[in-house]
Amino acid sequence: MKNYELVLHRVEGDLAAGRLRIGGRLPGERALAEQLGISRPSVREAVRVLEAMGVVRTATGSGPEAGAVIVAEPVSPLTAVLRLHLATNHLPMGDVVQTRLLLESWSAREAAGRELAANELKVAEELLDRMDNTGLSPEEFHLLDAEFHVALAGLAGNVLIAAVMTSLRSAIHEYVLAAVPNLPDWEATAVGLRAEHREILVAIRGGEAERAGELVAAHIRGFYRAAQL
Amino acid sequence: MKNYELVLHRVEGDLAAGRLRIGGRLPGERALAEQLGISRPSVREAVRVLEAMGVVRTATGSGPEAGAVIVAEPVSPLTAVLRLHLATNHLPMGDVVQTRLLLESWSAREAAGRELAANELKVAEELLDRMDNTGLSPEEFHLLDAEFHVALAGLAGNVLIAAVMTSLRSAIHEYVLAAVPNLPDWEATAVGLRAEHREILVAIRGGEAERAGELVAAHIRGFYRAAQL
DNA sequence: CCTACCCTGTGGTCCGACCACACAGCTACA
DNA sequence: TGTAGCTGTGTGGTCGGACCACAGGGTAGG
Repeated sequence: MKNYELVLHRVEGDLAAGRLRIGGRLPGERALAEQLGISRPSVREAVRVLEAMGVVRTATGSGPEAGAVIVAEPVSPLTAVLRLHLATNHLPMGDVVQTRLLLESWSAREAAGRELAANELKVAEELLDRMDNTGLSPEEFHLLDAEFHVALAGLAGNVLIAAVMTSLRSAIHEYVLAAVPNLPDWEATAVGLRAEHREILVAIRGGEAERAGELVAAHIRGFYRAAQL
Repeated sequence: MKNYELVLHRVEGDLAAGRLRIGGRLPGERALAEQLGISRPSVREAVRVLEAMGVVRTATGSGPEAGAVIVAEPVSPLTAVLRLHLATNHLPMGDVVQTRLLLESWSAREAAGRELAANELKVAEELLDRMDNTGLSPEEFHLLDAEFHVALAGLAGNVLIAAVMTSLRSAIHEYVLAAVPNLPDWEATAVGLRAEHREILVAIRGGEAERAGELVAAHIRGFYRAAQL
């Protein structure tokens, strides 16, 4: 076993046993090295991996914010993995879109079937209000659009699916933007998207699960067809 | 920007531009350090991250297998991320099970709707044959079970969903095993699971998409209920 | 022609050092 | 006495250099 893996196993064990908790801190790199009988560079490689996995956040200096703080941030690593594997061209964009379709339509159905607090829907509504601004550039619009879709996924109450959705949107963001010029008429498309978003929200609020799911699926499929992706 | 991030961006750019391909190799750590004007330890930290992300595989020695070879292995990083975040207890097991339910029932429906080559189903059938061996321990049985479910997910033809499924199964493997003692009668449960597997495969082969999806969902829900997870 | 050796290049590991940073506590001044 | 500023200390960030183990390929010897 490589030395840096010692650190990974140690940390995973400490997490599982409750010796390390969110907000807690890893021992310093020098201390960890001494405890495990390895060198600081090996410890550093492990901390890098943990950072890439979204388990710790490192910062220099002193005080409670400094050092390697335990966090729970599954979104950034998922995004990074997706981005890198999209770059290798061994992860077809079609599969990503299909996954979006599945996760988002499920989320909409699930959200429609839940009792939602008023403020849960409020976030999504405010995003839609901001998207009504006709002065938005395609990039600004798309960022809000992504936030809206991610918010919908969050309404289903499944943190894993919400995290995957967030990562998917981040990973394909630039691909989608690059396809905007393919649209015959961006402004007309935006008008259509706005209306579809409102319909989706109405269906969710009304508890129409099947309709909400179908609207979301049609919404996504329609955009990708129009953008020829 | 931290120095090791220079390497990550460099590699991602080279992948996207086609300068790096699967099977290709990264420049040596010393060469990379010199090209980017940074030190070897910084390069090593980046290579570690890439390795953790499943983008490269490193090996010592010389020859075509040595060095940092570009691979496309999204499963191991996804598994690692899930494992670590399950360990933090900020990723509820219920959400993982729900995700399994969604992805697997979708895969079954999708697989039933596709034209499957004979050898695609053969792998799954052979797994079922091996599971008929009544001398299997719960652990051996469960490993074959996981392989069978992953094979089903693969039949849908979506590499992303198949990868996520594989990771989910790996990440929850030990949790499921730990729950086996909760079962009132392991042997009886195994008999039931075997029969359900056969039914699922029949439905897929027969193109009964809806039935295949429902059977899978019932199969998973039934097990988790019996194991009180 | 074949075998055994050595050379070379790879990652794996370590040491020791210095830097930048941020907070905490002390000190000197008003 | 209060406060502003300085300094100490511990953190991660980076570096250069060194040595090791490993695996393949070239070469010298049989």
